[in-house]
Amino acid sequence: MERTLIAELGQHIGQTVLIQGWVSVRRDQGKMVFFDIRDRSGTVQGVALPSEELAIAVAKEIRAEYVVAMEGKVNERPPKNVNAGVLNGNIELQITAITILSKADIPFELAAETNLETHLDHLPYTLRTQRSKDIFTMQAAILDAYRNSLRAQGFAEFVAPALVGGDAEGGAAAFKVDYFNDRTAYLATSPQFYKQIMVGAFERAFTVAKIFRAEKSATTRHLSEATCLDFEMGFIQNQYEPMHVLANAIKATVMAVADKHADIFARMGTTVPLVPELIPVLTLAEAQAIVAKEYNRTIEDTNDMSPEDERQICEYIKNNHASDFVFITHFPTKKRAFYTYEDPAEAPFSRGFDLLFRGLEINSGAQRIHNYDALVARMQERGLDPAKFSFYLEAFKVGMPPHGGSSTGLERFTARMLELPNVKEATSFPRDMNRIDHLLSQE
RNA sequence: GCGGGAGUAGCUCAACUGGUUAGAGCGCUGCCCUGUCACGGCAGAGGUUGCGGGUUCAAGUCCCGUCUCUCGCGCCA
Repeated sequence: MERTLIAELGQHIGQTVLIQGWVSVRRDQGKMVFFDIRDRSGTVQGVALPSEELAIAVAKEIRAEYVVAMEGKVNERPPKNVNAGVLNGNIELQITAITILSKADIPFELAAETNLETHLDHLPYTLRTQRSKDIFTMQAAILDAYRNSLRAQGFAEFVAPALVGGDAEGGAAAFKVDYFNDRTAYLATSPQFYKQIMVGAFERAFTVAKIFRAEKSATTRHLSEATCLDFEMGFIQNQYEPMHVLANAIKATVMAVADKHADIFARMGTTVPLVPELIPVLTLAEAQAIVAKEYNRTIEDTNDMSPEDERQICEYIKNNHASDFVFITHFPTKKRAFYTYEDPAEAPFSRGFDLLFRGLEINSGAQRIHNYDALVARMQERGLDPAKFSFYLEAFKVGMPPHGGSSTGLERFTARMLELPNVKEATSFPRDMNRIDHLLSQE
């Protein structure tokens, strides 16, 4: 018999069907046994009646999370047993035969409350929770919407390398890799150079890339391996053009997930983010002045936003401008990456920007230096050896338009979208200083 | 890396100032139950209190060391 998806059982009332799935719950009544069986499409109640002796015998052996195939007849429930408002609440499967496809030995109930550590230690199991499935369904929807928006805005997707020949940015700590012939390679900390190079080919390019950071950070927002949504575009006047492209992508993403996944926002107990037609833009100085005044405090570092500054400016913007997003511009050039453009008329401020979402920086971008000589001069100012960047610099030698772009942290975006307290929960298999699953089991 | 909090049953937690045999809920095992849907009832098993050392008549509780988790800061996306 061909398998029927559980969500489609309502179309088979009175018929004999085969379903396959996991047993969520067994309710043993003695002479008769009830089950909740779930597959990818939904859940249904099955009942093994005393008259079905073979089915009852197998039913007694079954425990939670057993993988089963069940044959039976789809019955309408008597009115008093209808479970209103629930998928398949009006029907049940009267089981005639059960095959156990796989037994299960579970560490705890799937519905159990777990600490983050327990959850992460048992991911092969805990990824089955509705909460986890909701989080990663949301993440996939974000990826999809972001890609669609950039394509619609004329960007070409490319695949960036994860193995790179140098600790590119200098700042972020990179993982070293033993390469051929006793040479050292690194895991990419950013696709930055490659997307800039791609501007020379496609003018507008984007990538979804894995990045690796060896920073010894233990926070709710850091990972050793993360995913970034990067784009870069040529022929811009200033940083406001990539900010506009980003804002379009953000708006399209929020609209898409609000449309497709209202149920997830409801189950997670959060709300669809507020995105106004124009996302507010503040300079660093303006943002810090607001925070200092509204929260009656002194700003310690006027060169960058502290986590507290970020949380407070977001709260202020939400309350006063009905936006969960805010752009921050005009950071001092010295605090930004070496390739960040500075207009002499605007010194000492750069054309970099950050996008904050619900209290957290989820994106960073800028107009970049496109002039070869200027880029080499900036490297020398920063103590970088241009000879080591010859591959990257060739893109500028052979003619590069004024350009800029930005990079969004996918896990951070997902975490703030659903207001998850820790970004690790928004990562299907997170790596941090002490967690990299197979190494963990070897100890 | 620095600072705060924490580590007790499979899971989530309790155990006041050190003081009988370290408890609860859920789960698990067995028995009972023909309409349950987080089923219910009865009985039961399950612990080197992260690890190592110390103080004390007595340590889950106090001290030292160590490992891990977690939150904040630094740094960053």
